[in-house]
Amino acid sequence: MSAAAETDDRSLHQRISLDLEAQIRSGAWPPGFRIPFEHELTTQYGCARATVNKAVSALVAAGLIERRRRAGSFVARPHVQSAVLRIPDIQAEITARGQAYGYDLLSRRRRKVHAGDPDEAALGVAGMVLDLHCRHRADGLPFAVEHRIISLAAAPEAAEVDFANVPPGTWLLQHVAWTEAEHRIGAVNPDVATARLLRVKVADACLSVRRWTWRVGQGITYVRQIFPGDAYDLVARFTPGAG
Amino acid sequence: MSAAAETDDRSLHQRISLDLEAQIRSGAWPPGFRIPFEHELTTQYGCARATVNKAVSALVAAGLIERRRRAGSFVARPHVQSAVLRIPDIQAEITARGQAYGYDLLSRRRRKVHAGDPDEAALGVAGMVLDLHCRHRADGLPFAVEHRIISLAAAPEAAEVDFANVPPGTWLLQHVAWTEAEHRIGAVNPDVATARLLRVKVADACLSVRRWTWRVGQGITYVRQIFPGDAYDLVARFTPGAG
DNA sequence: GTTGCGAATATGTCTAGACATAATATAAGA
DNA sequence: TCTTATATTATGTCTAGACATATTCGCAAC
Repeated sequence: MSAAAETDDRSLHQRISLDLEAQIRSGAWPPGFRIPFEHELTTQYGCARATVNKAVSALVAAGLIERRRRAGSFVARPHVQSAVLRIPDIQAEITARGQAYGYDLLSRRRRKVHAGDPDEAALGVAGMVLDLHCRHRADGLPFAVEHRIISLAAAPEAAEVDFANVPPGTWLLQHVAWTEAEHRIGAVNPDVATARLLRVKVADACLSVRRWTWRVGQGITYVRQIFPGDAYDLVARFTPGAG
Repeated sequence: MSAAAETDDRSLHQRISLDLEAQIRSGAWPPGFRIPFEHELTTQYGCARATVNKAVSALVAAGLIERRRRAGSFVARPHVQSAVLRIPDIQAEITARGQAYGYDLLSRRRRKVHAGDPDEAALGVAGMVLDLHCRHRADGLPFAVEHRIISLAAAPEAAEVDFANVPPGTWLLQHVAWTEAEHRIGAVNPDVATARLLRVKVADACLSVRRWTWRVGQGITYVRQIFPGDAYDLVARFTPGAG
């Protein structure tokens, strides 16, 4: 049954896992189908049940299989689409494209958080913040305009950094660990100042990426980045998974 | 050391896993820190190595720990941000908001795939497709304009459906299983016809979501959806993970 | 100082059991 | 017939080993 070759550099539980996954992905085992019992796979592959169990557990973690005691293991029906969306550091992203990265700090000041701004309030920070405004360039051309606040309670070392040469996102990634983040992605028209900085017209669509970052519930930073619409696409690759 | 209570409804490997994760998430064990050897955890928890191994493996799968033979297991440094992005069916999304869902089919015809269009070519389909153009409404107001092609080789039943009342995305989700998909998200200015359908101006930024869907390498459908920029935000919740 | 080899060691994988637990099917009783 | 106990069964978890394998350390030779 298992078409895999005997001599494979993969471990046995990986091969079993791949065999089962192939049956599911090919559609041979449709959603709701009861896959062979573990003791059947045990005799089929001539191994211990722990090995089969590990193979099936990997597919359970991937959301492809659901297990019910006494009843057996079943192919899960994919109900929620979920994707892994990569949003890397802008400096790394531009460099990875083979372009020259450039950076301009436009302003830097300390201030209190604007409690009236719902975006800032969502971070849940009350005290002093570092307010940064900067621009990223790729091969000299404007790539993104960034507006950021950093909580000085969460990252006091940031007060000592002038951010004249190192972008705050890159610095934060290297100096402050985070545990949760949220993105909101939308389309906006730039205001006049932003349009001038990006060298686009106010009528040109831009991509807006807002990100809130926390460490165990404590707000670290809120950032809003505006990209020219024709310069940036977010890419997300999907497979059916669990909800 | 382990502050967890003795009587817990969790299994031992889960408790070990949670204990280790707490150390990492709290920052007590920073990135690069070598966590205790498996045989040390074995004596600490008074269990077999397989149990400890299972606990650590779960954190490796979650991207929190990296293991190196002979050297030990180390807290991983979160280098790539990865997020789970939910993009549900538009009809379900609108209904979930408590709004009335409306749908207009604007055109439906059979044609050959436009090989010159790189977006259509990326689907990897050569033969006949169903070409659909439609609009989604929320409480009567335009919510999105959708342009879609469906491969008739991959979904021949679609030829029998008139899509006058059921949106193609909803129908496809219920009738055709998929194994891979890719999204590209960007900001665009709508063309004149799209602007009229969305009741926005050509100068108003819109969110563009393009999605390609395959089943085991065979192209099923390509869809492009345009949302008014002020009506829609994609939301993604993050935790640090693997690259 | 540098390179190469062998020993030490932590993880990777696996076995052949064991008992626990949840869900189901079956049989007995009201 | 309906309800309730009981036996069955598949998965969940765990043990006490075993051997494989990759990596690192230390020592020796160059």
